[in-house]
Amino acid sequence: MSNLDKIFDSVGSRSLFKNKQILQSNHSPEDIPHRNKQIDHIASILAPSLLGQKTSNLFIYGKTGTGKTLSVMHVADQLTMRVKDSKVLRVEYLNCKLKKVADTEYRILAELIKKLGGNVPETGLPTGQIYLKFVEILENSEEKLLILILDEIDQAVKKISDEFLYNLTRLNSELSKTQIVVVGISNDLRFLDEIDQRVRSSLSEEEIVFPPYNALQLQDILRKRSQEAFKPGVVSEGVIAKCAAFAAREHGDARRALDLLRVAGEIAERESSPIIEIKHIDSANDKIERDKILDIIETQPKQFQLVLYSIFDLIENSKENIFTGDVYTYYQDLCKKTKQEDLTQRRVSDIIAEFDMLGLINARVISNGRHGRTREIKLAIPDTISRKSREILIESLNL
DNA sequence: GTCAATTCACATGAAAGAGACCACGGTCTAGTG
DNA sequence: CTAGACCGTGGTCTCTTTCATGTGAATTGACGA
Repeated sequence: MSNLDKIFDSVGSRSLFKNKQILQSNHSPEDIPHRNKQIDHIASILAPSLLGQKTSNLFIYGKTGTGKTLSVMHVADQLTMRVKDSKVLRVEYLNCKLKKVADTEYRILAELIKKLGGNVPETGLPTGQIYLKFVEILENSEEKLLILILDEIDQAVKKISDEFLYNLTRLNSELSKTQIVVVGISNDLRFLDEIDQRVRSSLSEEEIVFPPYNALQLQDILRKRSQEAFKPGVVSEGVIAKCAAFAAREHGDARRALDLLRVAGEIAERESSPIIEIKHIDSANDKIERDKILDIIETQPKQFQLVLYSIFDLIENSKENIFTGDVYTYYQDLCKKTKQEDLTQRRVSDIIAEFDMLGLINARVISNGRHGRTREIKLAIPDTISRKSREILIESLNL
């Protein structure tokens, strides 16, 4: 028997998982623990829609992994089940963060039209036309009410401007037969502060905040899911507690906790361990963190990689803090050496700011008085990972 | 020593251009009856 | 005559450049004690 055969054969028999799907983040469980209050609240706000009445617009906040989307979708599913074929209302969900699908005004509308059964080109038409088309479709649809769930709406507004939301909420006055209810979901708690007053008052007629899960609640969730996902006896109480503790530290992110458990399971499985041990959680945590960072780095555009490499190299070679100017000159040299076009400092400045946003570096704006203002740049990732990252960059840039 | 003005080295904003992608409508071409 | 190929125009979108303005404190230099 070949080596590969052994590997393949052992998969089924020794698997620790009963159903790995359960731990996937897109899995939606039957019941959602510790969110009854919020779910009831959402349901009570949206309930009049069953009669075809326009309800208040709803705005939902909460950090990632606090069950926002899950809860809203749960209510939405129940609503659609309730009305079934009676064409009273229709619920559409749209994640505004999905690249290339819904991250601009045009694309969001186009996507909605597509979901409502219309047909528009992906590009090429004036945005105004799309609005008209959207209105037209709504007017012709049989449903009286459209509940529009816009997930990660903060991302969209950041890119597009709040004009879009204003238009959307104002659309109701142009519509005679169908009304729109907007349910916005945002990860950013300060989101509403940043948008226009007019939009704000119309959009957030009702607000619900999803608090982070605490460690005990996380444990509860993990316990429930792991019972279904793993074979009996694989996961011990200590492991669950540890997972929950990790995730609680990360602002109570349940998704993170579940990922942790899943990856720990995979690692344990690969080591042919019959149970998940505490140490597997630790390595899972490392692995998740590491994969995330390396993935970000690998998928950056070339110019970004050049800038990033400059930063890594500078930090490696000088123990002192480095600044925007240093990075830019180093970067220019690098471009010259590799015969590539170099970008302006203005652009590089933005790129550095983006790396800060991504959490690869810490860039703090400081003023050195007479010696000007600049960004002080530090690495935000562990040494081991940055070394690995450099290798990746060297390879992908042919240095 | 004190205090306001100056000055640096960028940060941050706004606008606009380049180039890729695409739809639409009109015109041309070749194949058909 | 007509279907399909082939433009030109006009639109979006992303990445960039260009031009302009902003900014916080070390430094400077005038001033007064």
